[in-house]
Amino acid sequence: METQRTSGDRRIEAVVKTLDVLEALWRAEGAGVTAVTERTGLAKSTVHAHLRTLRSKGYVVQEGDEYRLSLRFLSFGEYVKHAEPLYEAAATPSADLSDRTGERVLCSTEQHGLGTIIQARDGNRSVTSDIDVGTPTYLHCSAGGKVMLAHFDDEKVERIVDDWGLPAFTEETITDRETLFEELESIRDAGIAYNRSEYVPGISAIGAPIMDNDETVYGAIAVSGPQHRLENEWDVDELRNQLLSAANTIEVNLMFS
Amino acid sequence: METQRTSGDRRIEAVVKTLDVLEALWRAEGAGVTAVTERTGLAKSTVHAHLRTLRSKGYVVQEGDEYRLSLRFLSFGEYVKHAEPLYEAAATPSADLSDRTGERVLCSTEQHGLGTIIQARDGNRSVTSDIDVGTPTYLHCSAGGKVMLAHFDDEKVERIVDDWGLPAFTEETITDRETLFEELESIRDAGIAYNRSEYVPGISAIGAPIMDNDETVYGAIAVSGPQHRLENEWDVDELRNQLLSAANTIEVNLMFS
DNA sequence: TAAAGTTGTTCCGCTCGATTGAACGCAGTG
DNA sequence: CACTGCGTTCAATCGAGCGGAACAACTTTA
Repeated sequence: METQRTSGDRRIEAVVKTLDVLEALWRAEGAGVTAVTERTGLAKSTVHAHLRTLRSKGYVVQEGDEYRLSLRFLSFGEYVKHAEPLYEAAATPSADLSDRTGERVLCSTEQHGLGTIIQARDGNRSVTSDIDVGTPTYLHCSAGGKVMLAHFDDEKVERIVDDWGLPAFTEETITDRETLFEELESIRDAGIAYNRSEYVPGISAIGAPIMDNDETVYGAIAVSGPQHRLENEWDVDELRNQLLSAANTIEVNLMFS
Repeated sequence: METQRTSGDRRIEAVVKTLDVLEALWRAEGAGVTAVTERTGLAKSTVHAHLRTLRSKGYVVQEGDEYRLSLRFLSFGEYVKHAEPLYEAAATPSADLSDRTGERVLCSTEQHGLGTIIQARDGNRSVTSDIDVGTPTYLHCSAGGKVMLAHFDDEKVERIVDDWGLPAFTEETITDRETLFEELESIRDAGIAYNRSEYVPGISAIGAPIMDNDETVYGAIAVSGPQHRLENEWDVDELRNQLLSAANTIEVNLMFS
């Protein structure tokens, strides 16, 4: 997960390495020294030194020969969650929408070019997904992500694409800039965005923006479900209205926080 | 938050400093360079270099002149939360208990000598508290903490006290080892632990252990409320039974996970 | 309006420490 | 008993983390 390095980017290598180690532990959901070594490309002794340091500060726990992220990250995680206004503001509207539609509702916001799911609510027939609260997501291949991109200024979109590229996840993923910008244009016109199996095959979604005022976009809310159900069973106008209504409720909530 | 450094503790200074910076940002709930400098005692340029590195890796966001922890920590936090079996296992029993008692229910576990709240449920009349999910807590001054200490072997308790000391928070806090060990003895006999305003004045609690099998303690569940209510209004035997019942339910849940 | 005091940021040299390959101890295994 | 996997330790060296001082962009004060 490399990202935005602008001009004067003299970085502290040891810090970069430690973060890589933490990220490897996270991805692997716990791992031994050699597993981390393979994932990071660092020397085994280096990894060991970092793990030892992280352990001594309580950020990593060792159980037998396996290292895992410690509960220290729980305090950080809960803090950033509650510090994000969208979390409270979107709680009930998201739950209502998933109740009404029976589908999975995801509420996300953008940070340094990636989306992060802030709220995830399951409906009574929603499909399970590996996307959950906290999951970082690419913006170009999700309904919520595209709807946010559509309301950023072009240079910001350019910068994000420069930083993260347009990796393909399915056949449908948009992988070139021109198509993306055309799509963003039509999203601005329509007021909502579609994700047609662009990230996970067979999973589609519809997303609406959450605007701060009428100028800047704060985040997005999206209904996600099996492609056939969203395309065939659903009354698109009805769903669109419910989505926009939920988004609007969140916007109002945001004004009182 | 220094902690367990055992024998060969050659630590990576740069990593220690970065973690201190992150912790300062967390405590301050966002801060500028100089504020972090004051909290950490590092040089301003050093803090700046660390913040720049953390930002470039997406762990910190900069808004104007203020740096904050990024949503990156949300993924870590959600991961460790769900990786902890107690989180799922304690969800409904904790909610039930807070419904029944109307008081705040806290479920915690131990890691590197500190407790961490895994579940926090409010009852219909529970007092607000700065203790919430993710909050690290000293073990010697909380009901849940003491009940865990009571089921650790003595050497582990000694080590924890060595590492963290017995800082006083109120007049009632236990601050010497002898009293602590006597208390732990009586907790083992009684099967439950009391916190009589030992951490926050006027707030008391009753805690029960969550045992893995009949040998090792996995965590603790506690009911917390205003001292006078828990001491006067409540039928202690009744509360004790409800507590132990909830703990037992959690233990059963843990066996199927 | 200018001066004085903030802040965040950059620069650069010094030396201290992060890094790594190799060696070690200790398991399990054929 | 050799062999292979692991986590851990060690020592040497070269690179990079560090902090003082200077700078820039502000706001506050006289």
